[in-house]
Amino acid sequence: MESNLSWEQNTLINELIQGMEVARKLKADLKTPYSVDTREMLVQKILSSYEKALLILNASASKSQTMSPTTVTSLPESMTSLDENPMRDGIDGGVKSDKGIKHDSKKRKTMTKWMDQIRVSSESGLEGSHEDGYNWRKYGQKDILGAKYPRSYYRCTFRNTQGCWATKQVQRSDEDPTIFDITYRGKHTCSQGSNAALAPKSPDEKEKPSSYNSYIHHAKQPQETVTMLRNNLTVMTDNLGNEEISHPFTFPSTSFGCMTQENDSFLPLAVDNDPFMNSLFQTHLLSSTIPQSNYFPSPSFQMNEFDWVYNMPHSESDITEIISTNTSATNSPIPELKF
DNA sequence: CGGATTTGACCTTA
DNA sequence: TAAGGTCAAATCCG
Repeated sequence: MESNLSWEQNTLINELIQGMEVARKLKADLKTPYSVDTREMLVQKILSSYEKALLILNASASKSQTMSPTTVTSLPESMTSLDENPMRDGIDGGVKSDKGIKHDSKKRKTMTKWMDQIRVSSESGLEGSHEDGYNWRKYGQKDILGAKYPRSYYRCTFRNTQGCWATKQVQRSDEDPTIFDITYRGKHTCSQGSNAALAPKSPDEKEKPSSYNSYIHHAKQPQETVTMLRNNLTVMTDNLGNEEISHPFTFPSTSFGCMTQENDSFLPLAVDNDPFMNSLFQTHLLSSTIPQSNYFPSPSFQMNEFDWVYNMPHSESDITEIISTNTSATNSPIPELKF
């Protein structure tokens, strides 16, 4: 997000707005013969939002540091195309005749063009071993300085067969071992990229979270949709260098979201005609190139988050998206993204 | 036996 | 030079 506001600030605002929005919904619902369940769910959402807002405040306060300015914001389009593809030539051949072969450092650099960060919590018990819809093959593991748990490196299984260069890194959170930070890099160009959801197995349970909620695609029943509400999706554009921002957000229940993209701040906020929201919005989100999207989508929001992620309509070049998801027990709002 | 994982070494980057 | 990222031989597993 290239706005003046930090990610936390935007998130905070978003949470508050979300809470309001849900409260309004609830209010409306009270007049109708909705089920108690629905109301409870709404109430939970509200609580969840405010809870998160508080957490954000705490986190921000304690860390009182702002994100560093963008470092990678604009890679030329040409680089983008490079990124999509191999950063190293010759690997596919499997023959790296000798270690002497130099990797093209520039290519590698550009490879980090965009990345998603997904946070998953498996605490809520609603997971078996879900997958994120893609087949990954582990290719490395590394102890990270200062981190309790090692970081695992995965690449798309179809890298060689289909030239899919998507990779991801999985690292268990220090503070909360039930949470995994997953950083995705590159976009799937393999066939599974389009039907990620069909994905089969979950190979390695050791480092992988027991579930990737991001993968709640295709909810078939309305109830399932409700289940989906537990998933939160936050996408925000951030500076590439800022992966570090991840730590403070380890919400037990979550939904916070904002998404920005490059120059376009893109905050799915319900600003509506609600005066308060408007003021809030204007106060804090001035830079709004922000469309008034229908945040809080209909209950039928069923987008596969991965599809969403990987099929971002924009060129994925110079952007970094950070998606935070969380499977948590508390119902939390829907990803406020809808295209 | 073939594909996936493990793991130490190597490479890149800051 | 240290830390992070990747390679690839060895090993595991179905």
